Amino acid sequence: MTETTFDEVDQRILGILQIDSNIPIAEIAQQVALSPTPVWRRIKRMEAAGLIRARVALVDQKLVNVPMTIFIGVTAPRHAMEWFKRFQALIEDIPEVVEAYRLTGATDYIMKVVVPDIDAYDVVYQRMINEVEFTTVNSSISMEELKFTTAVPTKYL
Amino acid sequence: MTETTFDEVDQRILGILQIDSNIPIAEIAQQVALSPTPVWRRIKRMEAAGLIRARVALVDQKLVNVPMTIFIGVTAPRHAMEWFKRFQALIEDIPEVVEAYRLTGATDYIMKVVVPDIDAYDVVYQRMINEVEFTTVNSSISMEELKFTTAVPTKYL
DNA sequence: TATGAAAGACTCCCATC
DNA sequence: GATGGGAGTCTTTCATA
Repeated sequence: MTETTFDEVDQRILGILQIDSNIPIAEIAQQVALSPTPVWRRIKRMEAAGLIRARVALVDQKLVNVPMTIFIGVTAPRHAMEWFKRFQALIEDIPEVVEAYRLTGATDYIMKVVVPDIDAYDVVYQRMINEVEFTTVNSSISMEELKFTTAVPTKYL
Repeated sequence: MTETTFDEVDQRILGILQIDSNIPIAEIAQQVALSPTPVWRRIKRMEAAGLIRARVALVDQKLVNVPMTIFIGVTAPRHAMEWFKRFQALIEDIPEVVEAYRLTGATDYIMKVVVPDIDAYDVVYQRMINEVEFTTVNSSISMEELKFTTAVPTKYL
């Protein structure tokens, strides 16, 4: 069995790619004080290992007309697999739901929804409560985005 | 004044790039039934307009050793600019805080934090309450990520 | 790991229809 | 908008040290 390990250089490369994935390898090589070839090999290794999942374009929410972010906390009427499956299918099918998590505590699930305005939100909301049963639904509108990054800390790697 | 408009083709191109930003222009061209040149021009136009903010690498949270996601809801002791500035600086300075929003409702702010484990979370937590005052702090651990995408709906564009 | 080199892909920008 | 062409960059691989 071959153990796969990653070092501080890999951490730094990941950190760079999480900010800009289009940066030329030669430039990354400069920043980590290596030549391009080994940097290229390290990136390939991290892709193969699955550390790097994808390279995506991030859009400006306001400019693509989905300036409104809403968090919805819900509780489930019963903790049964059948309900969960329907809930899961629902959120998967609604593109406005960009994130969803099952939580500890009083709120069973939290969802993050992006829409153009309140009217569009109500359409999503109506659809949700029509297709799946909830005991409580609690919506909080985001008035301001203070921080948003897809870059997670790599220092723990 | 020149009005900048975007059509359904732009929507589709954005949708594609939000899933994979490394896909060759020639392939996008096929998918939207255009030749590469106009597709290239459309992408440049959307970049210039700021619709496309960045191209980033997404990493696997578990594989980079930050498998734990925690949501922290807080209320502020006073609604003063001085407090807000310190709070803002705090979250900006903590890489484990990947998202933060000011909300309507009972919870003033919600933060999303990613860490390796509970111990690492406590380090972040202690630092936060040491550096900034909060009236209430409410942490919910994510037991399961049901959905996570950086792709927002483009149909409203 | 570094260096050098070479092939190929892709981007980018022409000019023309 | 389509086609075609060409320069240039970047990726990818290999050979050598």
